[in-house]
Amino acid sequence: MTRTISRPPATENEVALGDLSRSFGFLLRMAQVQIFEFFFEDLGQIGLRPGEFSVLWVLHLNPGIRQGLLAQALRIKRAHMTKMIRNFEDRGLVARAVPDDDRRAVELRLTDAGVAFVDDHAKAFFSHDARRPTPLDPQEQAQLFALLQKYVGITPEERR
Amino acid sequence: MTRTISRPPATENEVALGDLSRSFGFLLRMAQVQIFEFFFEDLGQIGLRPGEFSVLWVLHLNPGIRQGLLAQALRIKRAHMTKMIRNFEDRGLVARAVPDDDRRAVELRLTDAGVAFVDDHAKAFFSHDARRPTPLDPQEQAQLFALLQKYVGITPEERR
DNA sequence: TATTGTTATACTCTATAACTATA
DNA sequence: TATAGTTATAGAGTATAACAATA
Repeated sequence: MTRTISRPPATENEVALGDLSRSFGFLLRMAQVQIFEFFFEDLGQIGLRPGEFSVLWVLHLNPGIRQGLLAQALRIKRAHMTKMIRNFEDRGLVARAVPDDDRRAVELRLTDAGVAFVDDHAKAFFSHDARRPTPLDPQEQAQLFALLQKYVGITPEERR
Repeated sequence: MTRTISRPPATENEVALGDLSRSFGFLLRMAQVQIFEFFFEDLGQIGLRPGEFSVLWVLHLNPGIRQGLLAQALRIKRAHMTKMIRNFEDRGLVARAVPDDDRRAVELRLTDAGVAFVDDHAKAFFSHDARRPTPLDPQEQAQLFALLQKYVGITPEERR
């Protein structure tokens, strides 16, 4: 018979997680918390937020994209996207246009200021991964990325 | 000179993501959204939420653990943990005790009802991973888990 | 009737700082 | 002085449903 734990653990590493340490959702959450922590440590001062920059970046690569498709591609709810885009509009980073062929839709593109914003921050944003301390060696890191890409159904694109 | 995209994409897969498809944070978020979607589809009806169950599970394995250590181990902010624990207390799942040797601290343990709750839901929770549809084969899945465990600094424990 | 985007509302999770009671 | 937990408040992100305009 296995003895049950009789004394509470005194340090973080002594906390028993059991099967939780094999739960995909739990592992993803732990990794994400860790990453966010370092992201804000690294880039917090320049007022860059990951979700926000992702949207601007995708607008940069896909000028004229419809709002709904943008939301779908980044898995952001449409109602939330509306708010984000209005915020960008208020800051003069994004312009909206209603196309003639479908007057329900909204086509989005960066303004000149929006392009400048993305140009200014892209390097810091994308080089952040390399600055992040990690216990994985480069090969493991590449493998982790490849598996995640396959899992979420993203084909890695050529660098641009 | 590379031509810029002249026409907006019409389907999700035509949306260019560029370097974003190589961003660790972005990949983690996409994976997590996907997982949550299926989690609630699979287990939403029984009123189980992943964060909530994780806390109860860890209390099950570590009876008498201090609230702060619990929060630290699961990377939940202390202020938020206070609310979660009060909610559990209100539902009769968790009991709090102030130890004599440090009267600032709070030791937590499941009540009988809490133990019953965990027993009732553990199987559904932990078998969820296996039900989730995934494009990865078992070996890739195992590798992904191992890399994530290493990344977040969790040593997988013996099954219990 | 179905679709695109908007509005309104609410809930979860997080962040921060000030507070208390103990140490 | 420092620590454990609490309270209060704000913000981000998400979920839902009802809605208007258009297809």
